[in-house]
Amino acid sequence: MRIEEKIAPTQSIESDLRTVSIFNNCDNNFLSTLAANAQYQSHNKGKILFLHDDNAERFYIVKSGWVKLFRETLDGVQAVVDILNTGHIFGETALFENDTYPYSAEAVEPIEIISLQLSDLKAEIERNSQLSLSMLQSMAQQRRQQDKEIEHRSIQNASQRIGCFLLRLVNQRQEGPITIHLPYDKTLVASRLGMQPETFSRALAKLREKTGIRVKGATIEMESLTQLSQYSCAACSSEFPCTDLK
Amino acid sequence: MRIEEKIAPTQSIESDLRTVSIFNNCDNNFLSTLAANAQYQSHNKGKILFLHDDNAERFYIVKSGWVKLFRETLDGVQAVVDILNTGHIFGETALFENDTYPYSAEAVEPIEIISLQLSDLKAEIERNSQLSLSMLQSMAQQRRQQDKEIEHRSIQNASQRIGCFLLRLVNQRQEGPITIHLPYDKTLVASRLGMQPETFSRALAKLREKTGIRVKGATIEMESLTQLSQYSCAACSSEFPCTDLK
DNA sequence: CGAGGGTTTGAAGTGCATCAAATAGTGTGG
DNA sequence: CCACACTATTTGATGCACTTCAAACCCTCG
Repeated sequence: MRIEEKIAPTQSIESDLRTVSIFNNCDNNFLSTLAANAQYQSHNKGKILFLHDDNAERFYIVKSGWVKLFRETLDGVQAVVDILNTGHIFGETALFENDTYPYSAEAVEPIEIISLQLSDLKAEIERNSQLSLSMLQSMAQQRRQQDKEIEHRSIQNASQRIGCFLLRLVNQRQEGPITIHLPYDKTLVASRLGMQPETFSRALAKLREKTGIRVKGATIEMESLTQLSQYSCAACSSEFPCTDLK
Repeated sequence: MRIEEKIAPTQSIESDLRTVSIFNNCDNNFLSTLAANAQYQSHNKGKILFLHDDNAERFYIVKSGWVKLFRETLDGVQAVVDILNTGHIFGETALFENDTYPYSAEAVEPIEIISLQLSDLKAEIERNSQLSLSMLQSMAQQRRQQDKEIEHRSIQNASQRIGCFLLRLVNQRQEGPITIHLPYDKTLVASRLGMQPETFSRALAKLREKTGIRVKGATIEMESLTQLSQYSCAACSSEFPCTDLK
C-alpha cells in the first residue's frame, strides 16, 4: 500500500486531461499549468485516497481501475456514493464545500490516477466562464443521475435494480444476443446498489428466473435486452432506452 | 384550479428576485430584464405546474406555499424529489437537459410563484461568470444534499429519518424547550421521506417513546434537542449540529 | 350535523437483513 | 500440477421493518 509517484512527462498528463469532458473547451495554457502541478499515482487495492471532511488541496482523475466514493457513520456502516472509472473526476466539489471533501475515496482495485491541484482549477473557473459552464453542465447531469438513484431505491426492488444496473452497462439500442461482464466484485455491485451481498445473490437468481438471463460467475448473457428492460424499467419513471441523458 | 396572473409592477418582482441567493451578485440590468418577462402566478392546491419531459421555456421561484417536485412511473407510483417553499427556485435545471424538465412540479397547497423566462437566465449565465459561479455553488450544495438523502434512506430507519427531518426544521444550536410545527401534511412528509403514511404514523409513535417528544397533531414539543439528535444522528455520517453545509 | 379528507390502528404479507455455514474460486508456494 | 489458504459467493433459517389492505377515528368546514 505504498504510493508510487511516477515522474511522467507533463506532456502525457496534458493529453490525458484533454480527454476529460469538462476540459474540452479549455485552452492549452490552462491545461499546461494544471499538468505542471499534477502527478500520476499508482495505488493498491484498499488504499484510502482521502476521508470525508479532510482538508482538500487536490482533486483527481481516474486513469485506470475503479474508485469508490462513500460516506460512513461512526459505527462504520457505510453508504456508497458512487463508483468511478477511467475519465471520471472526483474530489473537485471540495471547491464548493469550504475546501473539505464531502465523501471518502478508496481504491477498490489497483488504480492509476492523476492528482491535480484544486487551486489551479479554482483560479481557472473564475477566469474562464466556458469552464464553469462545462462544470455546471456536468454537475446538473450528476444531480439528475442522483434523482434517479433516489427514485430507484424507493421504487424498484432488488432484482429490478440489478437489471437496471446491467442495462446501464450496455449500449441499450443494441439488438440481438448480449454478453455483459460485471465490472467489479459482486459484493461491490451490491453496495453500489444499496443492498447486502446475500440479497444481491438471491435477487440475481430471481432476475435469472424472471428474464431468462444466463449467469456464469461475473459473465451474464442473454438473447436480447427486451425481457430485461421490460422487467426492470416497469418500475422507473424514464422510458426504456434510458440513456445517461434521461 | 384556474391560473390567475396578477399584473404586478415589475418593480416588485425585481425586489423579490433580489432575495434569491443565486441572484445576489447580479446587476440591475439583468434583474430588470428578467423581471420584465416575468409574472406572478397564483395556483390552487393540486395544480400541476409542469410535467417531467415537458418542453421547458420557463423556470420558477416560490413566493409562498409549498411546491412538490416528483417523478412517476407509468403505473403512477411516484417518488418525491423535493418539496420547496419561499425563496426556492425550480425548473431551472431544464437549461442543462435539452430544455425539458427533469421532474414534474405540483402545488401541494395554494401557492404564489414567479414565472421567469429560461432564455433570459441562459443568456446571462453565458455572459456573467459570477452568476454561473453562484449556480455552480448552489448546484454543488444540492448534490451534497442528495448524497445525504441517499445515505439516509439506506442507513436510517423510518423513525430516525423523521427525527432527522424534525431537526432540520429547527436551528440546531438552539437550547432549551422546543416547539416544532410540521410544515405540511403528514402524508406529504411521509412521501418526502420515502415511506407510507401508515409507516410514518407508527414510526412517529415509536420516535415518541424513544425520545420523549410530545406530539399533538402537527405540533411537536420537547424539552431539548439532545435526545432526538442522539437517536437520529447515530445513523448518519455527519455529526450532530449538522447544518445544511455538512 | 354531516361529508370528506387526513390520520391512526389492526392484521397479514413481503422483502430485505442478519447470522451461520457450506461451497466455489483464486492465487500461493511447494 | 497439487494442496492449502483465503476470499468471494451462495444457501439456509430466522427475524424485523416496512408495505398493503381494511376499517375506524378524528378534525375541519360548509
